[in-house]
Amino acid sequence: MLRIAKLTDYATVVLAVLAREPGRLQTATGLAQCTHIGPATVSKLLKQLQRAGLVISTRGLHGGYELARPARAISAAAILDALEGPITLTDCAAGEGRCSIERTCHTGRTWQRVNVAIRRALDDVSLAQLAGTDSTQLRMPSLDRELQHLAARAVPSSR
Amino acid sequence: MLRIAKLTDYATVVLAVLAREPGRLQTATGLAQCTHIGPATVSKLLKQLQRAGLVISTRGLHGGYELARPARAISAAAILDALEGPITLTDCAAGEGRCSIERTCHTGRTWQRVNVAIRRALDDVSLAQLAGTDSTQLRMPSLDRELQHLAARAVPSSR
DNA sequence: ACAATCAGGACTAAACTAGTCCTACATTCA
DNA sequence: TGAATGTAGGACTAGTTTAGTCCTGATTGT
Repeated sequence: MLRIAKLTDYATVVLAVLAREPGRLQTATGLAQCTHIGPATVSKLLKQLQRAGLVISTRGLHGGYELARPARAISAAAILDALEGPITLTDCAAGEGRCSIERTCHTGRTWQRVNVAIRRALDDVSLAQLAGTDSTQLRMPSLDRELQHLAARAVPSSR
Repeated sequence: MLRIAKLTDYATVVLAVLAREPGRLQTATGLAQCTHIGPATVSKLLKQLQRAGLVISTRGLHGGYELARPARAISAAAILDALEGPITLTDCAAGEGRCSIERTCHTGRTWQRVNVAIRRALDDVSLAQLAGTDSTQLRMPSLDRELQHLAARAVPSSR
């Protein structure tokens, strides 16, 4: 289905909360309460985000988390990378030579191109946009037309 | 990691083989041999592709599979749809109202936009391009620059 | 009739995901 | 100094998904 992991989605929600009050330290439990995500899960996510350098942690009493940089400087791609590792559409693209049919497969190059195209789309979206704190619109003017088009179609109900 | 399922990848490989000899019927076992993918797996894939209308099957002796339309008229998005269902980056985007934190989450709209951007990238790639039978290049001139850029960086070795 | 071929689904093992829990470390403050 | 409040790191588990196999039935040419 080409979807991001639920946890990654959660992470953007947590980061979005942090984005709304830049500079303010917020505890893992506090963020859990305000996002309605399990506290242990939020804590786990924040630890990963800290290791990836997206948030800064402060230990001890009155400690907590805050964004490491302005929300505009954090891309969706960075969040994906932090939680899911580098984006690689196919095994071959990961480049580990693990693909069992490498010899007879000639599609690798093209998938890599698609891969890059997707990464660009994700690079173009900032946390500020995801959080709705950025008044500037996405630089994808054609998408609105397309969204209307999609809305016009009936959305398949299953899955 | 935002990757497509292995089976979907296999499907493109199988379809690429069909694309190289348009009009010729090829059996599931034959395709399995030439792609080095397990015969049962190839068979399963072809059945799914048939149901999705991407290939046409002929039963009986001397039966087999062939592409339902020219390779240029089959997009990567269509293959993804056939095997993984509609592309929805997040649960919310699936629109089933199953998202447990719906109330406090304001990121949905933006993810949907990203979703559309990705779909466009996948719509822009045809099976002919994946198969390498199409001499015209992808209409993404900026990507080549980007690929060079990526190649220049050291690729992280582990996940 | 028979052999080759697709259609459809049940089934299984392995891998992955989401989520929890425990212990250790850091900081503040009385 | 020691108690309270935090984060750091990792082990662990239940549930789900994925990849892959297998079986039984239908279709067609010889």
